[in-house]
Amino acid sequence: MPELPEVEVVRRGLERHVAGRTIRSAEVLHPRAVRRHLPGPDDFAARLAGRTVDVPRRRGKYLWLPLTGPGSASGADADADAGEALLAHLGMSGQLLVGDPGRAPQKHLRVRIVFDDGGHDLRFVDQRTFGHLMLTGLVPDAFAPPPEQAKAAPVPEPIAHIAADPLEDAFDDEAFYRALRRRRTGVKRALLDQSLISGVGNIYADEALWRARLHWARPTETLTRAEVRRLLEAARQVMAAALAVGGTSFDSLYVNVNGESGYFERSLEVYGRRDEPCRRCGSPIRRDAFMNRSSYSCPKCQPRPRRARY
DNA sequence: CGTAGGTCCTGCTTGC
DNA sequence: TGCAAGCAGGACCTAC
Repeated sequence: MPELPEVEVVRRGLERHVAGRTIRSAEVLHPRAVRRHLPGPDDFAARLAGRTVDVPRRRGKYLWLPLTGPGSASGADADADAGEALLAHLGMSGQLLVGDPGRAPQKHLRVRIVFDDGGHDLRFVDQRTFGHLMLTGLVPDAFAPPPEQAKAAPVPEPIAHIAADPLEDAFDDEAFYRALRRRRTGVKRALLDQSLISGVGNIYADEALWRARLHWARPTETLTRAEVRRLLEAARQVMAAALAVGGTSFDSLYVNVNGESGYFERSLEVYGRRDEPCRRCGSPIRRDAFMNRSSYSCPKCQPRPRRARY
């Protein structure tokens, strides 16, 4: 499942293979892939033609390709000043692949973008269709620190509510701590709330909680500064480590978004390790049902709080 | 308003 | 063996 590290690997691949190139045409093979582009698939394709791709950007699990060149926003559009972008979310199974335009279409090919240089094309392949692409305007970044807010890079309008991710300079540790103290929920639910902290999904949430020795149902309003500091440090460490390993396939022509944690899978401490020994204390890892999914934790290192929140 | 739960989607795994 | 239920889960939507 692509979370922050996997999406960053994709972003770097796109920077290498797609940035600076001009789109000749786009083709939508499955309308659901652009369902959030409200003007529809035809508008999506028409507006991409002739645009040039700028350096790809990312926030949390979203990535976008800023677009320059002709055919930009329609006249009086208020967003036109800050520009437009092709916004992508990979969902559960989405992949952005770069390769020979003549290769056979993938089984779950949803969108194909070809470039006017006749080189490698860009394909959005998505089995479970939780991912999507859309064209959107850019707006000022409300999460940028106030001093630099005016000159901070703009963000796609539909994700203006998505918080900064913990690997960004814009992420405010103290503000995150205060937000947690105001919340009345469990710490894992808060970690998965992209309006509080972005980029963390089910896998890295479990990994970060294990490293920080916190139980997933711990009420957020009882967390101490030291615990939140530990949690953020753990999240940053585990995602940086995953990114470092996922980066091994940069040189591959294909933009690697195999998801499934790639090479990092072998480094997971708790996720998917039900009944296997905790690497710290040897206790069998437990699996709890949580939000219609799974939570993995060590019963000894991460004792359940007396008051639990789900 | 904040929080919690349902929903979308396909393919692999599990159980009868 | 075959079929059906279970499972995977990010983010939006709705309900309380």
